[in-house]
Amino acid sequence: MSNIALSKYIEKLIRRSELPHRDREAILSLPCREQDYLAGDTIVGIGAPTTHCCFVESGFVSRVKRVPPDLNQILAFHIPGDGVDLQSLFFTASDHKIYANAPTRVVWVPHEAILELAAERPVVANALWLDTLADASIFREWTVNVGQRRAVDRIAHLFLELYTRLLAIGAVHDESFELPLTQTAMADAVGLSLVHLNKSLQLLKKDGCVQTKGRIVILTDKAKMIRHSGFDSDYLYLDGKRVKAFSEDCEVVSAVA
Amino acid sequence: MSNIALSKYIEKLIRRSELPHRDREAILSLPCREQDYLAGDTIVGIGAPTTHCCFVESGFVSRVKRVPPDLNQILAFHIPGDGVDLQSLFFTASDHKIYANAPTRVVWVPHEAILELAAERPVVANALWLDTLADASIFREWTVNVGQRRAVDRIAHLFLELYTRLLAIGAVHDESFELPLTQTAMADAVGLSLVHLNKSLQLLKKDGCVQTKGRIVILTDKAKMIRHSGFDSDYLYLDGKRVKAFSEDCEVVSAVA
DNA sequence: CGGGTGCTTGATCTCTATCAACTGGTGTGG
DNA sequence: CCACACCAGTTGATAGAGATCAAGCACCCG
Repeated sequence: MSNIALSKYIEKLIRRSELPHRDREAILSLPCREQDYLAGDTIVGIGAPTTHCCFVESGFVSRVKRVPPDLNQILAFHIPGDGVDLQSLFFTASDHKIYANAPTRVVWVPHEAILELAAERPVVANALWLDTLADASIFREWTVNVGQRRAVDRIAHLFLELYTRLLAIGAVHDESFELPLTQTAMADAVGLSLVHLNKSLQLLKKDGCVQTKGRIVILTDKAKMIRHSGFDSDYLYLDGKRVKAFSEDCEVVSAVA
Repeated sequence: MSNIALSKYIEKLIRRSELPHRDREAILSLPCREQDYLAGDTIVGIGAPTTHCCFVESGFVSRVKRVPPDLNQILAFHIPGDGVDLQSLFFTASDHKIYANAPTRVVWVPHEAILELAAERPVVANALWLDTLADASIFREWTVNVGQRRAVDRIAHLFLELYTRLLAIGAVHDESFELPLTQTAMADAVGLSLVHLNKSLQLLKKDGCVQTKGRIVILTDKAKMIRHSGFDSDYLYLDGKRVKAFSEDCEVVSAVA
């Protein structure tokens, strides 16, 4: 089967909330089509009609909004197992660009297929909806990051977020992970200029918090980074700790209906 | 009937997408309970269990995240007709505070009732989901605002957003609207210090863009504000222009199922 | 009347942006 | 194989935006 991406997505969902076997099967049997991208490739352009949404199988993806004349704000990063365009499930066109930061494989699923599935299976609908709400929670924390924290802490917070999310999908080894981002991209993510990001990142290194080897990032003093940046992983909703159980209720309801 | 808030919420939904009569009725017959707040009152505290979500009937509401030691980032404003806590529909506790900026009346609806309704009526589920996605779109634009724009433009952008949203609910008269915010709150919304917000706001006034009379804001040169801040109301998804029609599909599906 | 809150102002300092130049690696074409 | 361009990263100097500090004013309310 070609739906590794959807399997990974299901794994993400069930880390957070129960998902009965037949609902998983239903997701896995969604019609889909694989596609590969190279670093720098645009996956969804601004204004492009949004008829499909994609799930990341491997690689690294950014969503970025352009501000004339020449500013870019990265809104989110997506790693394997993430659903990328559920955010525009009900919109006709994308208002921001989605592109690959590294060689990336995604799987495309038509919106109608997802909506039909959601209409048939309230449990799936809730799981997907919940996933978009978790994404929204991350957007909010990014607003806080960019709006309130100083440069070094912004970077630390971003690294801790990526560390935590990559840890959940098994992509962290010995406190180190691959981060296929140029410093320009990092700067756009945390709302800093390239030069200032570079210098602040060096401060983080001098402070013993971070090491880099090529595109590998090693968090050598997570505790300090957490302390200074005020990072608290709750907003990521990676597990079920702060998530309501809904599958039972929905089973009952859909059985009644 | 006491569900003026829900009527206003339905009006908001149908500005964006079709909602058959019986679905409207179903929303209107949700169990609910009114509550009034004074300016400054906390509506939902940090860590409070989220069992209900509320809809604003009148007044003005903020959601704010605190950053130790003493920083606050306002994440969103809510005006009459908005649903406030759909964002935590599936979460057990609130990770940020929600409070009233002015005397405010809301209507509380239990989460289970909403989830049951959504499970029974895919059209309603979609409309609510869409509403949370529209909110998420606003979160993203706020990230851009605090991350990329300069002080004066941030304020202009915020004013234009509120102008546009208030216009949609008929709360704008002669380019003026009531904005029951202290300058401290405005500063927390756009990621500026109080002092700098004050001075930047005065620049906006001197530039002929804005006038204030007490808590009334008058946009005297919207065109200039739009030009400088790059405001484009599309991200608000106030009408159906960029929203997919989904009610027919869902009708069919739910009839089949 | 006193005290609180919200707004305003000026001086100063810090952080971040901008400008400009240089390095090192990579890839390409002659 | 070298010359060249190009990109990512780095560095230093300078400028500007925004934060902080401190004080004072206006208003409302008990």
